[in-house]
Amino acid sequence: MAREIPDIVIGRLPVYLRELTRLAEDEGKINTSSHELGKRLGISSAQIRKDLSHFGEFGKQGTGYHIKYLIEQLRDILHLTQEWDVVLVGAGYLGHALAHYHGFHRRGFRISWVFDNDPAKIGLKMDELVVQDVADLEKVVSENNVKMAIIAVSANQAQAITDRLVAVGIQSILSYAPIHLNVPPGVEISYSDPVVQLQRMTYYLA
Amino acid sequence: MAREIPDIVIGRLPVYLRELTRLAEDEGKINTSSHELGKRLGISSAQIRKDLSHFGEFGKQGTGYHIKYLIEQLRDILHLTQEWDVVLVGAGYLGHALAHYHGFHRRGFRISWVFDNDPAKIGLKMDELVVQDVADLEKVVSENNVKMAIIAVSANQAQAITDRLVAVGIQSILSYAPIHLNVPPGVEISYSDPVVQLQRMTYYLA
DNA sequence: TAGATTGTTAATCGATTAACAATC
DNA sequence: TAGATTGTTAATCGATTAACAATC
Repeated sequence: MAREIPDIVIGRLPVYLRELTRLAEDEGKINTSSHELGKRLGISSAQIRKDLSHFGEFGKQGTGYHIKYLIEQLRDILHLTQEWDVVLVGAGYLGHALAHYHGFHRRGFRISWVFDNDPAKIGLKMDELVVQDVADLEKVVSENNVKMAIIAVSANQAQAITDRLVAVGIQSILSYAPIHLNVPPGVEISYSDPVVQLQRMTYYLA
Repeated sequence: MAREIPDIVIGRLPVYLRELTRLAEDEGKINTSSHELGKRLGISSAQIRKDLSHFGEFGKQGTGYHIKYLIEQLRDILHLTQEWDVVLVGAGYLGHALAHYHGFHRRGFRISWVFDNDPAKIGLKMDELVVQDVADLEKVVSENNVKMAIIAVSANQAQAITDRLVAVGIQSILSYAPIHLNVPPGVEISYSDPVVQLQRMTYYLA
């Protein structure tokens, strides 16, 4: 089992999980099928079954999948049975928005610290959290064995922050800085740059 | 030319453009090569040359690419020679962050209107803009022939807003709502859900 | 010139889909 | 039982890479 699962498959699992949760919690459904799920997500049913088959057999012929069970299995596969502490670097407008976002907890994450290098921001309260001096970043990450970080600093500072995070053991980074970041092998990185996303779409505009 | 360019190729062009801009503006370089660009982005040089070859010949043997020229060509291909008006729906913390983000203008976009349905938010100023009543959404989009939108509302409201946007001619949507949106063919959609991105990475965490 | 690098072809690699036996 | 749907195989489709002639 699980010899070498393609990254593209892993990337779809959270989307399946999200839609299944919606089916269960918002619509009160008990069972679903690869066909129904695929139709809702614009993905072929064959692909969904193939993706899941990398990890085991979760359905029943004739009746499909028990949603709650499949959700449990996906949470297991994605290591979401624990809550992950996340360190947030950058307390600007975006950091502010992330710190106040209440959608993390329900889905397995908790922003537990916020850092900034601006003396005017250090000490400010952000929805339960207090902005800390980025000088203490290494100390907090090592002492708490933090593995995940979100970067919401300017492009100029992003690589330096990344290097510091990686040096003290961060293994997963979600970066909102509009720049490609260099990380050593074994460190996962995910980007979110609204402009890159918009620019992809303007190609299709007349 | 340009018979049917794969979407995955289009998606890389903004990243090339971003890095080329960095090379030119921040590092003052004049020329580059597919090898150098690829090394900086973690992409093979062959892939970069192949991607570009879909659109023409932009380099010279022996010397590579003139950066400013290639930037111009990419801007042309991606339809970034004009500035695109974008309508932002949702004036919560995230909408606030987007409205204040100054990185749009330089790269081809301008958030020109912000809407919300909360009477407490309507009328608030957000960096040049005033939050408008979402009841006027259709009027503004049609009268100004807007083609692009950013959705920063809750999951509950996102599909309804999408339907309204599409009905009045929006063709590209960047959505921050944690939900899959259904749109008719011809409408491009791009998602940003931090939790989906984090969940993909926890798979790789011990 | 010699070295470097392009654009392109063909080969390889990987992902998606169609189809169906198994079975609930 | 009859209908539905799984998990899986094989075929198809598409994307990436290696290699190199052309040429700056």
